[in-house]
Amino acid sequence: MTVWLRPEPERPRRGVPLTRDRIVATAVTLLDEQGADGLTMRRLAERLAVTSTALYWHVTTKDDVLDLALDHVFGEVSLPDTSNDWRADVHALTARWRAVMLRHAWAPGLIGRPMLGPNVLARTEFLQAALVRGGFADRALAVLTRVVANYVIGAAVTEATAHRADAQRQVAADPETYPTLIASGHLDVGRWSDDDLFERGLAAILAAPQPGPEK
Amino acid sequence: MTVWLRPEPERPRRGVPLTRDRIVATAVTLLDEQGADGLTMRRLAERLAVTSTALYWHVTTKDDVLDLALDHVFGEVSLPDTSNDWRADVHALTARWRAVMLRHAWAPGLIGRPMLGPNVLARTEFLQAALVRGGFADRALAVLTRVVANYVIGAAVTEATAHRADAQRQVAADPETYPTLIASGHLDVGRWSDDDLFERGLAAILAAPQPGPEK
DNA sequence: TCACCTCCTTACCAACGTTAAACTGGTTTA
DNA sequence: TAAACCAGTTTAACGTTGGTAAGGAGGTGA
Repeated sequence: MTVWLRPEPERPRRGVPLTRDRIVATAVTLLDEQGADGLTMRRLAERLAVTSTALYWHVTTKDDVLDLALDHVFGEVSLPDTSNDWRADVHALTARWRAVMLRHAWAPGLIGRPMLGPNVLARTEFLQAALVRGGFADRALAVLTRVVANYVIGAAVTEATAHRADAQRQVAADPETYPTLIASGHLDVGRWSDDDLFERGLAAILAAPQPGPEK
Repeated sequence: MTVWLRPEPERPRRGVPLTRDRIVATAVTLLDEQGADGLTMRRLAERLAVTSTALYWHVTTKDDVLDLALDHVFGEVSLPDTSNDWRADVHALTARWRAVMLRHAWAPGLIGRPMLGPNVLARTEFLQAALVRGGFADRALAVLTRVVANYVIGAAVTEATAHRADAQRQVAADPETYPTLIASGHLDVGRWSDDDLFERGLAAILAAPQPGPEK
């Protein structure tokens, strides 16, 4: 059973209450400061002025903490007001989503673990609702939901790893194997703006299919 | 400096040679069998009939092993013969890419770490070359390369985590919060085929923009 | 024969996630 | 008012992990 289905224990009685919320919030700041490897149960406990074993009353495993932390930051993705322009809504949501993942650089690395937290689900709900407003239904809806979600996730992962000087050096060391990559400047740092590429890519995705209400 | 730029030590002289290749290959089978948590330096060494510390002669860190293993499986993605139909080429490549990631279920979870191995780069080169054949250049090329790559990566991650009974239970437990997700069956297991959704999504992506040679 | 280099082992360490059991103090019951 | 109880925390410890340091073992070149 996932964390999400297990009830949190009741409030405590004395001192500063150690709650699942405080644990998760502290975990997030620790992750922000030190990255994924920097989060250990002991360090987390230390920050909370508590023994590491105390954490296990509120959480059954370190993986729980990671799952909760990941979903927690997705809560930072504020849901846009829904407008008449479904494309604008999708754009606003995905742009914020991506921004959050880039702000918490450890998050893309944690994707790949089951993302079923309520915050993630709520954002997926919003996305799909916007597409429904755009006239998509049934299989076309399923397809586009996946395309958009995959694009955002992929973008976060890609951008977090792509711009490493190593990659460029490696490609440059062997120009005959990678003629296109070199010519296109695909790995160059300043050549294209990540923001710009993301925007245009999303626009292309949303422009393409238009089964629309006329379907 | 990444693994990729560090030279591998020379061949050994007696017994079955312990090489970086053997280490990586064994690591992959171990990962296939036991998942990401199942790979430890000791278990890996045991399989190779060697002390765990011996591994550190050929590899400087466990992360090295993971990076090498990840790139190794991407080597399984055979590069299609290039045809006259650039779309078919992109399709063939991405389909194989996705298939490999699904075959090695641990791989999507490892994405998020720097993917700069030669195998990954070679496949990216192929992808972008196909797009160039399709008439894309400059920024349009950069955009579409990202869109396609992000889509594949996102698909692998999504599909590896999406179909969990937990998610469905959670959504079903709270139908008023997720009306669209429920109506669309987005989390239902058998509702849509992953293969089918992937194909259609890719087709939509490749159909949409056509700056083509006429640009 | 001797020094040298490559590759592997023995011995060890600090840190980690996690468990078991004991304790602490407020709340409920008799 | 005392006894029983229980939520929440600590102390202690375990087994495992990634990694280092030092020391062979054996082949190669002088």
